[in-house]
Formats: sequence, C-alpha cells, structure tokens
Amino acid sequence: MSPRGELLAAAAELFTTRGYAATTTRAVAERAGMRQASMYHYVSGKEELLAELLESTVTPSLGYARDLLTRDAEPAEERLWELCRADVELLCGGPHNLGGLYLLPEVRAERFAGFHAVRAELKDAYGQLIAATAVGAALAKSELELRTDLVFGLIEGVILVHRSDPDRQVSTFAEATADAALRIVGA
Amino acid sequence: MSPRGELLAAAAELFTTRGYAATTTRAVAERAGMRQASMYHYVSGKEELLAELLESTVTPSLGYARDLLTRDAEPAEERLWELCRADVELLCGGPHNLGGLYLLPEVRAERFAGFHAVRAELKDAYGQLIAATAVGAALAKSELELRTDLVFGLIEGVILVHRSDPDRQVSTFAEATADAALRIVGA
DNA sequence: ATTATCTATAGATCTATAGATAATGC
DNA sequence: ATTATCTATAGATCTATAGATAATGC
Repeated sequence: MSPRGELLAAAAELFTTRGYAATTTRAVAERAGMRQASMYHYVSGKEELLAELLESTVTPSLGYARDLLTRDAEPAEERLWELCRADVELLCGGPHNLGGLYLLPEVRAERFAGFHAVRAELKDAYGQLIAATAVGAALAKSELELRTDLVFGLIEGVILVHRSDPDRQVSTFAEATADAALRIVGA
Repeated sequence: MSPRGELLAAAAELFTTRGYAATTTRAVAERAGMRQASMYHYVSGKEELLAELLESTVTPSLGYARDLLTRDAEPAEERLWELCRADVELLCGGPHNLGGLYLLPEVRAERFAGFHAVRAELKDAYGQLIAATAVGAALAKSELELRTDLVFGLIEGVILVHRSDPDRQVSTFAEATADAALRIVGA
C-alpha cells in the first residue's frame, strides 16, 4: 500500500476506536510505519485524513443508490431493501467500523461540508425510493419525510449496535436491517 | 444550582457539542463560572463528569421500564410503544442532546462499566416487552434478540437524526419513532 | 533536482497540584 | 477548623516547521 494509504488505514482504525481528538499525529504516523513528522509529507494533518475517510465511506453507497434509482423495471421495495442491505454492509463490513466515523462529534464542523453534502444526496435517494413504493405513493409529503428520517436513523443506529457487538456476522444483520427498514416504511 | 450541578450542566453541553477529548477542564470550569483549578474541589476530573452524566441519562429510562414491566394488565404492545416514546423523549428532549453522549468513542472505556451495566438492563427490559407481545411470543429466541437489537438500534439512531436536525419538535418525533419500533417488531 | 525521511524543537496547550487567601460556621 | 477560591506553575503533552541527510530520477 502507498504511504498515504497506510496513513488512511491507520487513521481509520484509531479514529474509530479512540476518537478523533484523542488520536495524535504521532499515533497515526507510527502505526503507518513512519515518524510523526514524516506524515506531513503526505497529508496536511489530521483533518485531511478524516475528511477523506468520511467521503470514502459514503461515496460507494451513493454510487450504488444512483444505480438503483435508474433500475425502474424492478419494484421500488426490492431496490430499497437492497440499498439498505448494501449500506449496512459497507458501514459495518469493512476492516474497521468505518461507519463509526459518523458518530464522531467533530464531523459536524464546517470543514466536512463535502461529506454532509454527499450524505444529503444519499438520503435524498432513500427518500425517492421510499416515495416510489406502493405504500409511499399514498403518503403525504411530511409523512414521507418522517419515514425517510426513521429509515435513515435505523441505518445509522445499527452502526452503534455493531460498535457494541463487533463480532456479529454482518451479512445476516444487514439483511435483517433491510427487512426492518421495509417494515418501518410499511411495505 | 449547586456548583457541582453547574459543572455537570457545562460538561453536558460541551461534551455533546465538541466531544469529550476536545473539551478542556478550563472550558468546563469557566462555563460553570469558576476557575479551572476550582473545579477540582467538586469533582476529581473530566471522567467523573462523564460517568455521572451517562448514568443520569439512562437511569430514568430504566426506572420507567421497570414500572412498565410490572403493569401486566396493559397490553405489551402499548407498554413497548410507551417505553420507546419516553426513551426518545428523554434522550432528545433535554436542554442538550444528552443522548449524544452515547455517541462518544470514550464511553467504551472500562471506566464507564457502570453505565454499560445499566444500559444492558434497559435493553433487557425492551427484550422482555417485545417477547410479551403477540407477535413476539411466536418468534424464536434468536429472532427475538435480533428484533430487540434493531429496536434498540432505532432508538439510538434517532439520536443521530436529532443531532443533525435539533430544531425538530421532539414529542411528535418520539411518537413516530415508537410507531416505527412497533412496526419493526411486527406488532 | 526532487522526493522521502529523519532528528530536533519552538510554541502552544492542558491537567492536576501546591500554596495563599478569604469566607463561613462552630 | 473547614470550605471555597484564587494564582501560579511543574510536568507532560502535541502540532507543525526547520533544517539535515540520504535516495532517486533525469
């Protein structure tokens, strides 16, 4: 792996376990096999590492969501189920609990607006799929938004469940979460 | 309010917004109206503040859950709904987003085992109520545990939803979350 | 020439204690 | 006597840069 990749992997592990503020540049650099100062040859600092990690966790889900939105021959219920399953798999399935980055209090900073923009797009895709279900088509706009929030909340909530029990098998849990999401929608 | 209470309130606000590691003892003390060193007259340090805040957020829900468990004249579905509603109200309804304390990476530390024990009891109460529903009584044990995890995940997930949109009215959102929890269970 | 690394360190914190002073309550 | 507070600070970090050295690529 490239030195930058080593730094990102080290940061992913440390940020998700110890948190962002509690992780020193020294800890990241030495886990990546270099001295603290050498890190600055590859990245501008901790912030850049977190920004890049955040975007890398949400971009694949967004790409998949966009693909699902175009597949309008398939029932919206099946596509929504599949988006939930894949999203949970991506958030909880990686080597570290990458979804755990969403929980860090620091992500609200203006610096990470890019991440928030991509996430808002992903949430919009959830909303479109929910609106396209048989049940969703019959709901008022405010009720649709509420259910979208709840489904989105469930997906993020499983990150916390996964954090407190990381040994659980992710694939079956992801499917169960997708089932639960459809029940929340009412489909 | 007592000086200790002022410190706890200050810590609640700062820990939930900036995070634990990023909050200095100076910031907590001065928000509570005293000098940094004076804080040590009332508490042993930051850890004690977080431990006390964590337990104070989960203890009321547990007390209410125990009360609901004894009320076996009422249908389990209604009691579960009410527990979910009250829990969301407590986590998201206070002056600060106290539920946000659950998201801090530091809470996993051994130091906060007391909090985790109380939370495990609360989760057990959820499990008992779910098992007592008409649908729950027909489920296998593993499926029951899975749905308990999902309901618990939903409740914690709404903390994140609330964090990204703190201005939403809590009471209606709490009711909608309770509705969604019953749909996850299948009741 | 450029890239990759290292050591050393300036400058800026942050925590927790020491020690002094004032206020309170017997 | 005890409680509440303060100022000052020792000791321990942590970040980011400076400056040196080695390795690589034209």
